[in-house]
Amino acid sequence: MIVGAVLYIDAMPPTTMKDIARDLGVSVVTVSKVLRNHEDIGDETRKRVLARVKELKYTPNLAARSLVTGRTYLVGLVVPDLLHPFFAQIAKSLSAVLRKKGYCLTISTSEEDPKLEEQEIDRLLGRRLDALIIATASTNSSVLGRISTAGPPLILIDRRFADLDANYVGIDDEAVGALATEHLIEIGCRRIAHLRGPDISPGLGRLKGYLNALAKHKMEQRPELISKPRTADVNSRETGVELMRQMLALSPRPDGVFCYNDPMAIGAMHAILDAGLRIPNDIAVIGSGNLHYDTELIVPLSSIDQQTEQIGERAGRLTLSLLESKGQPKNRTFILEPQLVVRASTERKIAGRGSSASPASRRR
Amino acid sequence: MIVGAVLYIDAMPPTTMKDIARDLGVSVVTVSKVLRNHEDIGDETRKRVLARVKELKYTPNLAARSLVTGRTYLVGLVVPDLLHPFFAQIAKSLSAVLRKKGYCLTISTSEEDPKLEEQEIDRLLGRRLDALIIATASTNSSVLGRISTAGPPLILIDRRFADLDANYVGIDDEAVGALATEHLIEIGCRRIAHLRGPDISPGLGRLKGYLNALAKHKMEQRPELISKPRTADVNSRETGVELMRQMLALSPRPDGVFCYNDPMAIGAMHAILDAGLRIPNDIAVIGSGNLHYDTELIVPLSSIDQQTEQIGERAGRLTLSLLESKGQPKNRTFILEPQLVVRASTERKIAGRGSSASPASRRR
DNA sequence: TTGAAAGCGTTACCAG
DNA sequence: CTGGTAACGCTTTCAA
Repeated sequence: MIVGAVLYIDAMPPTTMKDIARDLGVSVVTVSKVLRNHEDIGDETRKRVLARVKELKYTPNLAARSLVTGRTYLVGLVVPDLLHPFFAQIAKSLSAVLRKKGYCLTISTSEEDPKLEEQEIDRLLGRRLDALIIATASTNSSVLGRISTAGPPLILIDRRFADLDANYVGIDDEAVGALATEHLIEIGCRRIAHLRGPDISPGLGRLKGYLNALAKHKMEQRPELISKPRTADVNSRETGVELMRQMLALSPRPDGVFCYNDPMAIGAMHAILDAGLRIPNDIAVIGSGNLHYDTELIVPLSSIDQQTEQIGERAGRLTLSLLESKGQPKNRTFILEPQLVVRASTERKIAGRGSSASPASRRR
Repeated sequence: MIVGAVLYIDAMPPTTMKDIARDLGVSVVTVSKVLRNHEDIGDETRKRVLARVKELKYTPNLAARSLVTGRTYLVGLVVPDLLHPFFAQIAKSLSAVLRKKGYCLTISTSEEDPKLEEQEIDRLLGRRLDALIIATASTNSSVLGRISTAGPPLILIDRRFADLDANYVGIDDEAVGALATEHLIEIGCRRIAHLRGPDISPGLGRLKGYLNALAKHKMEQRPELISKPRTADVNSRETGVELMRQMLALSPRPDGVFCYNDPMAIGAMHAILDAGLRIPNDIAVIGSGNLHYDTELIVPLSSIDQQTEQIGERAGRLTLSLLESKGQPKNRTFILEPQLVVRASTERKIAGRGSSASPASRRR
């Protein structure tokens, strides 16, 4: 008997508006209006409908609704790598903002592969998303350009293209490079190396910031202290080890290094320590990203905070405003300011670890 | 003129099967069948349809399809925290498996809050997902029990309930506790502490494994060496610091500690180092999770690998088989075997860091 | 304030 | 092999 009952429940088709309408002797239209808070419904009717809705735990079939409204209440997010705390944090805060307004977030990863990214985008567009948010792995704007003219609202994060006018939320990458480099200059570094990122906007911006800072302080810029650009932002740690080894072979060697991101900086630190040198006394190291485990490393790592949480939030709010607004609004850009976080890897005055934490280094 | 063209494109309603059918002088049904690889379609017709589909970059409207098939090709994933590498990794590998079969993954976080989790589940169910995968934050099976009888296929990961018969993929938590504890015993620890996790299946299982290992080696189990259970799996690092401090106040103090997860172990290491003790010579530390940055810590951390990637993959394949199968298949359970990864925090024979890496410690 | 009718784009079911 | 017809569950429009 119990089995019978369970099977029955299971086979039962979900409640529809028709059921509710029939039960209450009103029309489907009336039910529909109540559910969308239409004005012109009698108080009495409204109450009865809502009561029945609650009783049956009714929720409207979104597929049916989408079909007629053309909106899916689904937002897509494409990131290069969900395992990277930077993108995981963005996904998290984005999802929190969107869900408050009833949107779901569907997340795809491109694995830093432009081909895979294009496939994913096409898959998502096939679902008729209401908006697409993307930290692109592409090296040119062609795919995204196509979407931005013929697709749903497009919001770029973290990476963008000079030749593509689109919604964008990201950090001021030149400021990242400048902040990091000036900090190294201030603690007394005279030969500052830069382990470059790939040839995408954050990599280029940070490089530019680095060069600007050197220029501003009238320091010579030496080509041999700048690593070759990478093809994509993968295996940063291993790349950091390798590139740093090359730098250590120089003579004279650098006394400070600014790395494109924290994983690279971690790799660089390994190379330095393995060479028997001290951080920061022989070589000071600074990264970018301010990952949550920077405090826990062999040498706690100075870094540039990228306001990750805020990027997600901003992008979320921008998306909502795009979805709420009628017509085609102008594209908007939000550039957030980075912040220097000093830890042991650039604290030259104070020796030892842990107890030397300055107020700034307490930030996560 | 250009503006006009752009607006035109933008206002253009997306292609439908009707358009293609009209263009080719065939019926909508024929087009539909071609797109779903139906047998009974002439070769010639099929070619023409496919050609036109490609020309127009047509993709079927999934909302319409869902409406009639009752399937959404959407799978939901609810995890306590996307920032935790364990869950991020699962999301990543899960998404990779599902997308190959055309499913999208929508991800929500519960922030370890059962109330929020229930809300999220209801939101997702409202979307008529094809399946729901969840690492639950609930402390009892009531909410999930409701779904498993009346909702879409339910797949539990990482955490489960003794009184709920459901699909489950996870690690053998007793083995985790036993492996870690026996390793500590083998390197000579005689007073082994355990920093407990919360009262959910992984926490309880690991505790049991710890107790079993002590019993097996005829070692006395001392209540004061086992921390109180936590309410939820949050702020593990801070908790680790605090609990370890309490353990250090004991006399005699422990000479080894098995921590519920790696963040807790990191906290514990801080407490130990701050007390002026050495790891592993005074106190050996082992965690669980084998996070990707365990190798980079102040003291590289021994840990138990939880086969995270495989959990995601298995859960993905299980989900697919549930979706593909007709009728209501029996619930299945997959228990994966954990693996010990030895690093400096338990390497007593060898002093120094880095170069002492054993083969095992090279794993990420 | 309410509701009847007409779709939305697709697939299922048969009949030809 | 092909296609007409009837859904699927909802919203929109417009008339009552």
